[in-house]
Order: sequence, then structure tokens, then C-alpha cells
Amino acid sequence: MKKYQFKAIEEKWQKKWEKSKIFEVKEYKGKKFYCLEMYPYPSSSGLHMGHAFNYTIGDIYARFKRMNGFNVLYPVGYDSFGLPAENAAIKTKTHPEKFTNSAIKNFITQQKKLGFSYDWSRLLWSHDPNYYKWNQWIFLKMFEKGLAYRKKSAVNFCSKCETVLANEQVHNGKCWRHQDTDVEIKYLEQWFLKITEYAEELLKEIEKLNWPEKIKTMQRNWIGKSDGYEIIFEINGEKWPVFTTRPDTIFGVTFMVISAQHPKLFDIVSEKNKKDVEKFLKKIKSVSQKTQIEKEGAFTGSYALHPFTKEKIPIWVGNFVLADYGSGIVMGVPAHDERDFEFAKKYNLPIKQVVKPIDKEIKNLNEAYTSSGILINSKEFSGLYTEEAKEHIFIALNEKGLARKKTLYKLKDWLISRQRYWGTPIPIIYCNKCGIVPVPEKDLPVLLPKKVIFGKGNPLSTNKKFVNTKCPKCNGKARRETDTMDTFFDSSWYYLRFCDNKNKNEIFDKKKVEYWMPVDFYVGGAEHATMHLIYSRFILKFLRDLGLVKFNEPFTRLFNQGMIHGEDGYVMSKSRGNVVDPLDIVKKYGSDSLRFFLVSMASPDKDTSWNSLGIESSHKFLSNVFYFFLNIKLGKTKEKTESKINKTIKEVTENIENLNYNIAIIKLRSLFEEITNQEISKEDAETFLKLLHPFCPHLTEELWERLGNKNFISLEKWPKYDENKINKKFEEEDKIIENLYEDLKNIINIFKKTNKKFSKVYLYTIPSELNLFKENSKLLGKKINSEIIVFSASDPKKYDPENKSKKARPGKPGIYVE
RNA sequence: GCGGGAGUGCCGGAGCGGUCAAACGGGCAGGACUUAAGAUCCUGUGGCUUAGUGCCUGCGAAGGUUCGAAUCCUUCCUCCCGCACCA
Repeated sequence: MKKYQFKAIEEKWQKKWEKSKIFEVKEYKGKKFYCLEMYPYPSSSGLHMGHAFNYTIGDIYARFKRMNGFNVLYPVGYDSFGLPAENAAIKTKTHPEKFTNSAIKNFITQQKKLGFSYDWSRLLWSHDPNYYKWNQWIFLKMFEKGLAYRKKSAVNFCSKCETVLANEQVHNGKCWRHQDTDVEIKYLEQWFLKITEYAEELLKEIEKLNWPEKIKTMQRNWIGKSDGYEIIFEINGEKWPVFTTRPDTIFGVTFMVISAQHPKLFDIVSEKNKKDVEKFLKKIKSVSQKTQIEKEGAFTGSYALHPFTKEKIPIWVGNFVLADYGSGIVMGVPAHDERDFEFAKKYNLPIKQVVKPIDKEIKNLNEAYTSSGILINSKEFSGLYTEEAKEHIFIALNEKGLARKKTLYKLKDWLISRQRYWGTPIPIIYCNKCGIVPVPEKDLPVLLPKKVIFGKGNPLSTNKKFVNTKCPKCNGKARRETDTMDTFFDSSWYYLRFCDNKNKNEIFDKKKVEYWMPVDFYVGGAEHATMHLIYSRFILKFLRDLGLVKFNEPFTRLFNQGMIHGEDGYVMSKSRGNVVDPLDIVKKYGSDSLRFFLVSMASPDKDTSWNSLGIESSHKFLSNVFYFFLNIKLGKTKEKTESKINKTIKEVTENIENLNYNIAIIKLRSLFEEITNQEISKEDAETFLKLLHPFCPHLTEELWERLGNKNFISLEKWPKYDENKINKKFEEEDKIIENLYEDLKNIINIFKKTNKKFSKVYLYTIPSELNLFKENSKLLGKKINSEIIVFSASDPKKYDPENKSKKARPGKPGIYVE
């Protein structure tokens, strides 16, 4: 018998696909479908199992849609700028570009081996000047609109990365890349993008997205809308706005706390208290205290005036107040806020209760009472319920011009400056006379210089040729910005460039983008919820406001694949030694086997563990399919099989559509079991191949060809089912036979236990079922290892010594064993 | 603390109001083939009981809704993930 030569088969079809360019697509050819996976960072170690899984999910969907008559755009690219490449290059003493290019080459080779149906003509990578030129262009547009701005502020800085980080890149007070490195505070001038301008829209439109609920919730929380009030407190004769959601507790204010990072902190620190405050400031570490540490503070020596009572309220500086949320200063109401309570206890500040529960009194507050209730100790507002009190107090203050309603968001402007080399240069020039001057569009791209010296600090700033330039305005001496852009900028619009990746004159052809976009199906890991996925939405909305696109959201449907863990259940890692390299599996079993197995393990959105026996089983199945088709006997399909085929088409179609690939595979296995060992028509054999094709493209192309077809199965039409051919009768009959089998087993067991011998089984059926049981008697007999003789219960000539025939009922024949 | 998800057999995992001792896969046990091994195929895989029956146990735990629950509700426990002092 001929062996399942998966290697030869896979290479053959990969070459054919590439040569024939069948996956390259052109615009305006019918209904479009845009399928995309998050483009990967090309690491030097090549594809890992997560990549293989990610792309397999996308490829199956792309192939499925293609067969369903869609004009499918399915491109691939590389997120090739970034710190890891720079660091690795320094380590191995190569240039990041060389390093990255070879990593990309490796990725391409490996991806081709997995048989993904990408349109390779649309390839792009972000370190291509033809690509990052448009990063700079977008930046200039934002600058023009006032959405890109420079600001000195306290920022997060990672000493290992030697650069500042965006808020989104700080996890638990540590750098997202260096879990062991505390983020430090630095006060630097940095470039920001005003994502907050879009906060409300970003929040509102989450609702409309066909995304996993989890990601949507994460984005909602990240944007963090909060409706409240701004109340003016007078400090040293100046007006200071303070944000609160609880104006009803204003009579309970016993202190104020200003953020340790507040830019105007020292305006209110008195001479006398300066030393204390400075001592305190030295102790604090990161900008946004992401770990819950003990609250600490120091008295500033200043007082605020209470807007109602005109009492003097002491102002403290504290480590738990954020500088960049609200106005960076809060009113302390220890009786009704847990944090304020903790702080008051620590520094012995007075606690004044102003809200009580509706049904009882609280004598001594042991903890903050944060629920709503009835106001007490609040002058004319006493007796009001919390909600009405908010309104009344607001109105009273508002009349004096001391309060207004205000909505805040947790979302902060996106800090994009990076003091590193391997990224897009920010297209800005600093002139001594003219100040900040944008690079004129005609001078784009600002090329990243190739010859730089790596060492301490940013290699761009030590490159005189790069830094020294002329002012575009006055032609005088000037210097270039040496910061590069966060690589998340690159990835926030790459999906648009795929629509027109070679355009040299403009960012993209609006018409092409209008045809292809938005991305209909986007596959990637959940870890991008608050970074890439929010930045992309922001940039897209900006481009829309520039008039470049007409839609509001980039990704209509998002799918997060689960994590594939090692066989031991832990995350695959070199240190654990549980890494399974997808390319090793391809070598051993073929890429069809890998693809098939990856999606049969579990629902694709769930985490699972690798299983080396499972891949064997998948491979075995594909071998069986291969052999079956080699020796296939074409003929007429039985009615029963036809029913099953039609049902399977229906189910598999739905399963793929809903990403229940694992279930689709079960149905396919079941169908295969049905069609083996019998004749089927050529058409039905082809249907099976088509259904299997998205999962195992190479094998199905090969078998398709062997059936005598000249075209590609990849371009074939997806089978349609005929509801009329799905006959429940067959399933019911199967059930009847199964029940009979159970009964027979029961009886035989009893015979065995009592050591009774038997050689024959007699069945007495109702007349209409005689044929059904006769047809199945041979197979059943084989199973129980005995001859089965079938009689109609009404047959006068039947052999029936114990009159079992009277037990015959529909679906349940009488049984006699002897 | 808040938010999201999950807890089913020896294991991976289906099922998400009735036909479920539980799809499909793996493991294990028994059998067939074979000189033997491998491969392949078949059968079994909660317990008791029974000429084809019936009962019990069972889907993290305890309650509840319902004629009926793994599936809905409540509380609790465990695990995973995300956010985390946002005033």
C-alpha cells in the first residue's frame, strides 16, 4: 500500500499555490471578506505553537469564506520595530535591521510550510521606510490638529528598557517587559497623543462591536468613565478645583490631599513644612502606584477654606492621590471613604460622620460608611437622602460659581516617545528661533540612520549627522527630535495599508480601503485588549475625522484564541522544557495533521494543553482518509449515507461559522466513518473533501486531484445541503438497532454469568420492521458472535418455543435466545 | 477589592431546561489477527440488579425555581485571567 506521503504532498501544493498566485486578490470583485490575524513581532526563534494556532484559526476561516464565494483579503505582515530586536542585535553585535530581516525571512518560510492561504503580494513590515513614512505622516496630521503635543510630566521609566513607557505598558508597577524591574518616576518632556479626545466615542461604540465580552469590559474599565462634580476650594487666595462624586459628604471634609506628583505642589508647601514634604517625596517610587501600598503623607502647612463653613481644612500631600486624574487634589472625607479613613486613622485626623444609614444609627465608625443614606451634621442639608443631597449641594455651590458637573475618564493621553533606536523617528525639528517645527511632508520619511553607535542611551542622540539639521522655517541651525515612536503606533493602522500596500503617493487609496475595510474577522490574543485594540480604534477614528475613511471601527468581529500550554499543563517555556515546536510537528506528521489537531483539541477560544498522543491520532485519521481515497470505489451513495452527508454539510457549515472547529471535526470524523467500506458517488466523495479542506488544505488538494479534477479545491464552491435529503428516519432506525444491541448484550451477559450456552438468536418483529432488522442482522450477529434469525411476529411458520413473539412492539422486537 | 471565565469520567473535552452514564479523542482492560512484537480491527470502561428490567450514585458544595436541571436562580468553595488606592 502506498504511504501517506504528507511531506511530498504538502510541498507540492505549497509550490502550486505560490506559482499560481490563487490567493492574490483584487478589489471590486463581488462581496468582500477581510480576514486578519494580529501581525506578529518577528522574533528570531521563529513561530511558536501560539502563532501556529492563531494562523490556523484565521486560515480555516479565510478558506471557508473563500469557498463560500467571498472575495477574501487575507494578508500577512510583521510588526518589526521594537525593543527586543534592538536588544538582541546589541547582544549578538549585529544591526537590528539585519537581525530583523533574517527573522522575517525565517517567519515567511515557516508560515509557508503551514499552508496558510495568504496573499503574499501584500506583505508589509513596519521598519520599511515606505511604511513608517506614513506613521510620520499621521503624526504630522495629529500635530497639525493639536492632537500630538509635547508636555513635561512625571512619566514611567524603565531602567532596563532605558526608555519611558506608556501607562498601558506598566503592569503592577513594573515594566511589562521586565517583571522584575520597578518603574521609576522621571520628569521629562515627552510626546503625547490626545486619545482622551476620543474617550467618549471609544466608550460608546464598544457596545456595537462583535467582540468577546471580556475584551469589551476591559476596554470599558480602561476608559473608566466617571460622572461627578468639580468643587472650588480656596487655597491661599487661589481657586483650586477638586473633583468628587460625593458632594453630599462635603460637610464631612476634615482634610485635603494633594498628589505627590502635582506640578503645583510646592506652591502650597509652606517654608516650615518643606523639609518634611521633601523627605516624604523621596520615599515614593512610581507615578501611578499600581500596587496597593500603605498610605503615607505629610502636612503641607497650607489650608483650604470650606466653601460652606469657611473652616480651615489642613492640606496634606499623599502617595495615594493620582496627579493626572481629576485635578490631582482630593477632599478627604474619612467617615465615608475607605482610603480617607485609613489615612485619617494613620495621622490622627478628625473623622466626622455626615451620612447615616436609613434604618439605624452608627455610634462609633470602625470603618468608612460608603453606602448611601440620610445626611446628618450638614446644616440645612441634613435630613436629605444622598442622591437629592448631591443635587441640592451642587445647586447651592453652583449659584456661587463654586461647582460644576464634570465627567472624568481614567484613560490618559498616549505617551508615544521612546528613547530608543529601533522605531519610527518622530518627525519634529527644534529650532532655537522658531521652536518646535514639524518636518514638512515633502521631506518624509525622516529616515532612521543606519550607522549608529549602540551603547548607553539613545543611539540617535549621539548621531550628529542625524541630529544636526536646518530649520525648515528659517533655515537656521536646528536639531532633530531623537525620540522614536512607540511601536504600538505602527500596529494601530497596518490593517489599512494591506488594502494598498505599495502606494508611494499616499497613505492608501481611499477607494480600496472603502472596499476592503473594516476587517470582518480579526484573530489574536487577549493580551492586546487595552493596548493595540484601543490604539487602533483611536487612530482609525482620527483618520476618519481627516476624511480618509468613512467607517467608525476597524475590527467588526474579534476572536481571541486560547493559550496552548505544554503537555504538563504549564505555559510553554524554555526553562520548563515543555516547549513543542510547531515546525518539529510539521516535520514528523505534516502541517495538515498539526492544523487538524490544533483545532480538534478544544474550542479554539479555550486554553488547552498539548498532547503528543492526540497528534498521533489526528495523523492516523488523515492517513485513513488518504488510504480510503486511494482505493475509493465510486458508485451510488446509499440513501442513508446521503442523509448523513447533507446533515454534516449543514452542521459543519454552522460549526465553522461559529468557530466551533472542534465540533466540526467530530462531525467530519463521524461522516468519514459512515462513508468508509461502501460505495459513494464521486460528488459525495468530493463533498467530503471540500468539508475537510479548510482544515487540511494540502491533503484535500491532492485527493481532489486524484479524483480527476484539474482545478484547485481551494477555489471550489462550498457544498450546499438539501434539507429534503436529511431524513430523521435513519437516525431513528440507528437508535432502534442500538437499543436492540443493548438488550441482546444484557441477555447474553446473563447467559454468560450462569454459564448457559447459546448459539442462536431469534427476533420477532412487527411486520413493517421486518426488513430493517433483516438488514442489520448480519452486522449485529457479528458483534455478538452468534447467528441472528429474524421472523415477522405474524409469521405462522416461525420457530418460537417460548412465545416471545408476543413481546414484539414497534421499535422493539421480541427476542429468544437458545 | 472589582470585573470576566471556568469547575463534568482515569485524562483532554462535548452537552447549556427533558431522549445524558455523558458526543469525539486519548489512556487503560479484554479479545481477534500474528511465531512474537508493532500496526490494524472489535469489545468493555460508576455500582447493584435483571432473559432484554429496575434501582441507586453522578456533572465543585449546599439550597431554591420547575412536572423535570450539568444546564436557570441564590449562597459558598476552588482555579485561571484582567484591572486595581480613579476620589
